[in-house]
Amino acid sequence: MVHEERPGTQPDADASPGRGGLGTLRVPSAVDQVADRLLTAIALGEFSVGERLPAERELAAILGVSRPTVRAAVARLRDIGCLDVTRGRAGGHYVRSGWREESAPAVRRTLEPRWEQTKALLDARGLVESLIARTAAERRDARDIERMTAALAEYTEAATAPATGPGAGPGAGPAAGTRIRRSDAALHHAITRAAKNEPLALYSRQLLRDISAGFPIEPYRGNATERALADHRALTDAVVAGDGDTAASVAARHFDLTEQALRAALERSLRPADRPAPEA
Amino acid sequence: MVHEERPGTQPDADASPGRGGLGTLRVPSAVDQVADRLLTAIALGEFSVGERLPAERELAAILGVSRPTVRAAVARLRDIGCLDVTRGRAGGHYVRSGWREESAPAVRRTLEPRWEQTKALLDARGLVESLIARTAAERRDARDIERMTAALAEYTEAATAPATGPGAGPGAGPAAGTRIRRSDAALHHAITRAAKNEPLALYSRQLLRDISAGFPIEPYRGNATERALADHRALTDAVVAGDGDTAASVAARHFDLTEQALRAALERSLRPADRPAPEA
DNA sequence: ACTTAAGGTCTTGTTTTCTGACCATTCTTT
DNA sequence: AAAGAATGGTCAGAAAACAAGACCTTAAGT
Repeated sequence: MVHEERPGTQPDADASPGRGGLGTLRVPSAVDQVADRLLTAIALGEFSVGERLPAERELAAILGVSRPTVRAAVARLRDIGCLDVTRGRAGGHYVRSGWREESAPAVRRTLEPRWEQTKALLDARGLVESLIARTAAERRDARDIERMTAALAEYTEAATAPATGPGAGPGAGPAAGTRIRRSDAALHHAITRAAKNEPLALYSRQLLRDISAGFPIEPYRGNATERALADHRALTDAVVAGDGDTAASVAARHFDLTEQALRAALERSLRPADRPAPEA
Repeated sequence: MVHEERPGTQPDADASPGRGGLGTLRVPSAVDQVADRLLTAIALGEFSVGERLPAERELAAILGVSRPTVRAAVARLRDIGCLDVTRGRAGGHYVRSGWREESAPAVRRTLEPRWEQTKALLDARGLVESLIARTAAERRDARDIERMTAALAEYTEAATAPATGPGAGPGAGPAAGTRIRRSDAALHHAITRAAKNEPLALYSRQLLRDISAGFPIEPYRGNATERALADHRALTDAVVAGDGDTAASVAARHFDLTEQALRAALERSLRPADRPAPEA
């Protein structure tokens, strides 16, 4: 989340279990929600690295809020460090390329108190994605199979294709990783869709957003790509075959891989601080 | 939900799938949320029929909002017809005895546009509770087994005990049903706790809240009680035994029962309207 | 040089919420 | 019967968030 602590709303001492759901109420402001949605879109790969967000006025129109609200939300993301802002005609808010290192202090400040919660969120994501895969395997129909097969083909092509251009360094605009992320998101979306349950799909997105709220996820880099490709193929096969158990276990394995990568990255990023090293 | 349509927020044309979640934004007010939470707490049996809600000032303190906000929310519930209000020293807001019939139109107005979503939410709840049961079976430890066994014993006693008083009809004050609901909630809480994942537990509560936000759930009445008791016993046994598959399937069956009861109740409550009868 | 499209800044008014006080009612206690 | 206490009912002022719109600055295109 990108929520700011506002005076008037106590910090999250939510859900005292004794009174079954009655606890301090969180009232998200419009700015909170816009920031969350933008971050979600970025986390989902809707706007890839180097890509430009819609103009502020356009965003305001799309979201149905005023421009100051959009500006406040965008400023929050900029402060976190995941947006580069330029002015002028071709200006705008660009998703920052490698904002992990530069913004390490901000990231640490954001995530350090939430480390325990982040671990829990990663665990929840694995469980939920596993459930989605299982359900998709049990409910997929012919159209779903078509979509998943197509998405897998596209993903395979994107993952096995050589680097797009010569200089694929950071800041080189929409690079090869963009296509992989997009097709990866598309494949997972197809699977989620096959599960035929909108609230669950929403929760999946929410989890991804909450997890990636503090740091960028780029799980498929380096030699992890082959593993991811194999996972995706096995996952799709199981779902297409209607084998729920296999789909669930493959999904669990797959997202465990992601989880480990993220946890390693996060611990690496936290290490230089004053903390000795979080318990693993 | 009890949201009022406010000028300035367009009706739910939410989530245009094309832009990955970017669409008109809905900004719920504090009053909306308080009303939802109160109605949910009532629907969940947190406050049983005839019971008094906390005083307005107390509610404001608990929820972390101001009293006018609480008052507005409470007034909304009173208008719907599920609260009786009396003044004076022993006064307060009491959960109305048979508020289902009198307030059917209001409830219908509130819920009708959400019928599709409610169906999806019920489905999601079944899936998630099944996942929780499976995970609990895989992760439970000695303490969890203790807790679940104790909760099951208490539930069994509550469910098999004869009716509390002579006239157990509606309006007879906190009746036998209260104890059953409470111990039922305690058992499910013990199982959820055994799954050892806080975000998932939170989501489970959230689903229950969203589902029951508009109508009272009294699933365990009549001959459904025996079925529920058997389910609970089987569920606890499977979790204790560490049998994830069985736990998941029993949970799915169990919540399917609940789902059917709720859908039947809701359809019954919607039938008198102009709709021919929602497709089942 | 002019136009254009983008972010940056400011003002004004409206709505919602918070704060705190005070009044009215009814049960309990003296 | 009278005083006290706990509750809902009401109101007024302050603060915050937000919407709407105008205007400026920057920088790329023409």
